[in-house]
Amino acid sequence: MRDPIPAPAFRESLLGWYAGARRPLPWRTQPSLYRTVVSEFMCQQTQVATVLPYFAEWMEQFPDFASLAAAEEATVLRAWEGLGYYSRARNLHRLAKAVAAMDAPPATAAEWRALPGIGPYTAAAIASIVFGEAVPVIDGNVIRVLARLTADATPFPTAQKAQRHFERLARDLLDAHAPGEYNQAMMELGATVCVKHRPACLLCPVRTHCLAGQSGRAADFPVVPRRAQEKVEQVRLWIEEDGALLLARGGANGRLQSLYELPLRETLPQAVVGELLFSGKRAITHHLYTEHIHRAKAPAELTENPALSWVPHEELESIPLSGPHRRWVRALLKETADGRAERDPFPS
DNA sequence: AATACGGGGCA
DNA sequence: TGCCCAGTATT
Repeated sequence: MRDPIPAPAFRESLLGWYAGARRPLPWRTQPSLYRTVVSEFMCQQTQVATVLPYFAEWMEQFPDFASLAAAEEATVLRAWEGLGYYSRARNLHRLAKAVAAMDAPPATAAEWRALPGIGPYTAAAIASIVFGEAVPVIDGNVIRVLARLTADATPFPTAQKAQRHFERLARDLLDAHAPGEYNQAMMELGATVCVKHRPACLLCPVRTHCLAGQSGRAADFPVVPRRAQEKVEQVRLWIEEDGALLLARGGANGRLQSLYELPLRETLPQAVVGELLFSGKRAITHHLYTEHIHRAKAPAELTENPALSWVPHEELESIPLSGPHRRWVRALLKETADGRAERDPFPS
């Protein structure tokens, strides 16, 4: 058994570094409960740099719980469009309605945990950052930092296993007097210094406590077995009629729920499929989709599929589409309006 | 306990 | 191209 990390010295080094190194993120420079909640939802599985423009636009459109609660779901999804993991947007919308209906928002991690879209990480983040509750957050950054501090080569096939593995250590190291600052400092360290590739160990404020860093092997931790990507080919249909485009809305349980996309060929078995207009790639978790968009003609009688609907051109910008389909629809719309120009509508 | 869920960024 | 990112809900 190795010597435990001396928690007081560790906290002092970490918090001293964080005070001078923290990025001036908008939810830090102008903090509030609502802004913290929105930032945590947006940052789930999404890099901060990607979140920033969405966060700014979101705050313009939905400045507080009440305005978000009052919005239509389609409007909410449209604002989230391009961020991915759209269940986050639907859950955040439901959460806003729940909070708006309360006398006062919850103030403990356990209460927040019961709200939609709030798991162990987000409950701990909100409770510690906003309400000063002494609960540690264990996200991807923290797992990486702790695995390197202890040079722990345990393989973690899932993040859940890693969270359980490090729960005790995370609690022991947490600064109970400044849990919000401490938690953000750990994540900031993982995001800016203790990064996955080529960590900056020479600049690390806790390098004297780090077993992996001192032996020059930080990049070897944590050990995460990888999963192969599966390739899938799909044909989607471009069907225009009377200035409207035929789109399909995501199913009740499937992915891209309540977002619109170009309909799959299987959705319209009777359609007459014509020329190939465009092929594009998109990744969804461990699937790599290649989608081939063909011009097509609708069958004389449309199937009674309630997920299908004709969307007039002028309404396309106000409905939620998936990110790739937004780009493809815009380009193809311009292309067909130009009478099918010769040039490539999708310059790389 | 495993699996599904998006899309962008980077080496 | 493959891997990662301030995770959660569902089966």
